[in-house]
This record gives sequence, structure tokens and C-alpha cells, in this order.
Amino acid sequence: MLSLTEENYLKAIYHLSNDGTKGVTTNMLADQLSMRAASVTDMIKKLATKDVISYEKYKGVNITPAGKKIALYIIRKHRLWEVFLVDKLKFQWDEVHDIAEQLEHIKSELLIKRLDEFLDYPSVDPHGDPIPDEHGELAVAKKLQIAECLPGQLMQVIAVDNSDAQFLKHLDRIGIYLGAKVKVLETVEFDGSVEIEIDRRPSVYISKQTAENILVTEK
Amino acid sequence: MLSLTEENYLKAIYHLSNDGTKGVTTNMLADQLSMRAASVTDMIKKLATKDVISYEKYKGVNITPAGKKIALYIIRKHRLWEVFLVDKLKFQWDEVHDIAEQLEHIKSELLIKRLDEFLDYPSVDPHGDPIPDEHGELAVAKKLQIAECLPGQLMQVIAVDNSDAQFLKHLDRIGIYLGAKVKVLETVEFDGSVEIEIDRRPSVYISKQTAENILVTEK
DNA sequence: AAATTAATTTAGATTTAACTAAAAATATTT
DNA sequence: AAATATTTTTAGTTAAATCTAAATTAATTT
Ligand SMILES: [Mn+2]
Ligand SMILES: [Mn+2]
Ligand SMILES: [Mn+2]
Ligand SMILES: [Mn+2]
Repeated sequence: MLSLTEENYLKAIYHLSNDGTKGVTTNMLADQLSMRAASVTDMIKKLATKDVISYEKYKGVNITPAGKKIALYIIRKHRLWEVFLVDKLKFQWDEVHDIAEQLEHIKSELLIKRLDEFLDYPSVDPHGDPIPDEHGELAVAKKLQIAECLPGQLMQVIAVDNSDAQFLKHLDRIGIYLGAKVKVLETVEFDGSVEIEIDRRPSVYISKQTAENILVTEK
Repeated sequence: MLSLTEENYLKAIYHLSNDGTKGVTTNMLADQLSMRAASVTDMIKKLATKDVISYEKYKGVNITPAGKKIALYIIRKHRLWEVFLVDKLKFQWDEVHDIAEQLEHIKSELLIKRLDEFLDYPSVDPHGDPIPDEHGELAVAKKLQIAECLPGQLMQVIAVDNSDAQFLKHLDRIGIYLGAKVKVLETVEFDGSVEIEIDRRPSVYISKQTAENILVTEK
């Protein structure tokens, strides 16, 4: 049984490892968790003894199959709670992440089973991220950043790659939501910003950073 | 802001103090929390510096108005979550207490406001305990133990004084639920057990301990 | 291949929340 | 009023999770 702190480290490792496909360095973790490298070294040693990651001094860590399973279950809980907050409690999509950070650590398998049922087995969270199933399986849809699209392409927003309230509120202001239809008009060489048309309304410019965090699929 | 541990101590103090009306000793707390007296002494010193209790060496503690307000807010959260679990997620009344012990520490005022709304402003939890309102006001109904009733009295079950799963499952087996009509037939001098009739079915005996934990009102 | 820089680990310290054992204060019994 | 028992506190330890500063290892530049 992992502590809340250990769960947060493991989840961070999972995310940074790109679904367990890449190694994760001490500094990457320190950065992600706003913690000092020395603290991270201590914790990864502990997690390695629990066999949820493998660790070689100075070589970084890799998540193990057991660790990945636990990480995906935490992510499942996080995303189910986000759906609950938005669908049932009428929260906005920019308000739910921090609360879900707390709720994801509640321990009760039955609770999550019942919550899933109550929410009618959702497959994605309010930001378009897929919800792992009970067996830890993740449906991966291929997503493109708006920043990568070519002028003329007509796309549909299927997810966002960032759950910061500031970013999501910005999307609200410019009229982006999951399901919105976006036509890419032009990419500005100078600063990487992109001119887009959302749901056939007058076009707007979005910054490179914004365009990299909006994920779309061909429509 | 109190830590999870401090919140649990404060809640225990509130409960043991009978709504803040009585002092609470070190040993009472150690007992309630399954902790050593020395640990309790440390923690009550800390809580006293935070002005949620007053403490005099060797004299035990008293909860302050500020402490009572915080305790009632934790209890409010606990009971609202229990209603959620039973009403929305179809849990049994004996399954919810331990999960609510975790959920009560989630920090978000908005979450509790929205949950209350979602549950349509319930006034009691699944065990008949009143839910403090947003201002920390508690509606106190006067409740009688079955053990205190006189033979011949017709009563209605309005609450239970114990949320242990074993006790609640026992009530399920003998047919006691909130709202059940109970006729007290006889009190056995020898062991304090009580013969009762539930919803006009054939009479049963319940132990003194059981009779002390079922709360009723005249019907 | 040195020298320098960057990343990582080690050593030692701190805080929180627990513990045991011993001391001190209070309460009860004789 | 002593003696005894009980309760509570103090003193010193431990484990978890952090930190800073110093040492070590690895990577990069000259
Ligand atoms: Mn989130
Ligand atoms: Mn978390
Ligand atoms: Mn409860
Ligand atoms: Mn609790």
C-alpha cells in the first residue's frame, strides 16, 4: 500500500515516462513535483524497494508493470472524479483538477466501482483524456496539436494537454471546448501563432503555446 | 489550516465533549483514538496554541468556539458524504462510515456547497444524525434510547448511536431501520435486554447494548 | 585529455506524529 | 494523613518526508 506522497511520485513518473516508454531522470521529477533533487533521490530509492520502479544510480528510473498498474488506477480515479464534478456537481472544466488531486487518493475499490456505474461508465474526462478501465487498459486515440496542423485542415477538438485553470479559462474566452470544430487558416512563421476559425465564427489568433495544448483529430 | 491528524483529534474532542459542554481528559482521547496518552498530550498542546481548544495541565481540554465551528464543519462534510454514498451510489448504511472518514478531509468549500445542493439539502445522514448547516448550526432533536423506554410505549426509530458495520448489520437482520415503528413490550431485569415488536411483526429480544444504541422518538 | 559544468547522490538537519519508559501530579483507599 | 493507585506529563526515540550543503559522478567544452 503506497502513501499519498508515494502515489503522487508514481503518478508523476508515469506521466513523465510517456506511458512507461521512457526513462525519467531525478531532475525531471524534482521539476515536475516542485521538489529538490535530493528529496527525489530518497523517494525513488524507497519506491524501488517496493518494486513499482526500477532504479540504477545516476541512470534515472523506469516504471515497472506493477507500478504502471497502480499509476493507471490513480489516474482512473482522478478522471472519474473529474467527470463527477463536472457532470453531477456542475463544476467548470477549469475548476476540477485540484479537487481531483485530493479525491484520487481516497481508498475504496467499491467506491470507484460504484462511481463509475453512477457516471454511466464514461470513457473520457472533462479535458478529453481517456479513463483507464478497471484492468488498467487505456484507449489511446491519436491526437494532433493544432500547432502541427496544416493551413486548410478542418479539425475537431478532442482534448486539451494542460489542465491549468488559467489555460482552460483562456479557451473558454476564445470559444474552444471539447467537440468544437476548428479550421486552421494560417501559421505565422515569426512566432508560431496560428490563425483559426472556431465553429465558423470570425477567425482569431492563438499563440504557439496555446496551439500546442489543444489536441484535435481530423473531422 | 489544520492537518488531517489535527482534524481527527478535534472531531474526537468535539464528540467526547458532548457538543462542547463537557471537558475531555487525555485518557478519554487516547482511548477514543487508539493512541497513547503521551501522544495525546503532545497533540493537545499543539491544538491549544492554535486556539481551537483550551488546555490546562492535568485538567484536560475544552473546545473553543472557533474549534467547535471547525469540528462541526468536518462533521457536516462527513455526513453529507455519507448521504451521497447511500442515496446516489447505493451503499448500505453499514458500509459508508470508513469511506466518509477519508472524504471528510477533502478541502474545498465549493465542493461541499455543490454536494449539499446536489443532495437536495439533506438534514440527516443515513444513521439519523443531523447535518450541521453552513453556519455550523445543529438541529438537535431529543432522542430516547430504546433501553430507556417504558413497556407499552410505541416509538419510531430516528437514529442509531453507533456506526460500526457489525452493529448496523445486526439491525438489518432483526429488521430495524430509520423510520421503523417499535413497540416496547418488556424490559428484562436480569440482563437489561428488551423485548420489542418491530412494524407489528412477531416480537424479538434485543440486548441491553443494542437497546442503548437505537434512538427513538414518541410516535 | 583536462578542465569545467551539470546532474545526482550522500550526509546531516528539520518537522510532524507517533512511540516507550520514567517522573510527576492527582485521586483514591486504607 | 499516609500509602497506594491512577492519570498525566516529560524526556528521549523513531519513521516519513522534506530540506541545505557538500561530495561524487557524468556530460560537455576547451
Ligand atoms: Mn486533472
Ligand atoms: Mn495527487
Ligand atoms: Mn459516520
Ligand atoms: Mn477522519
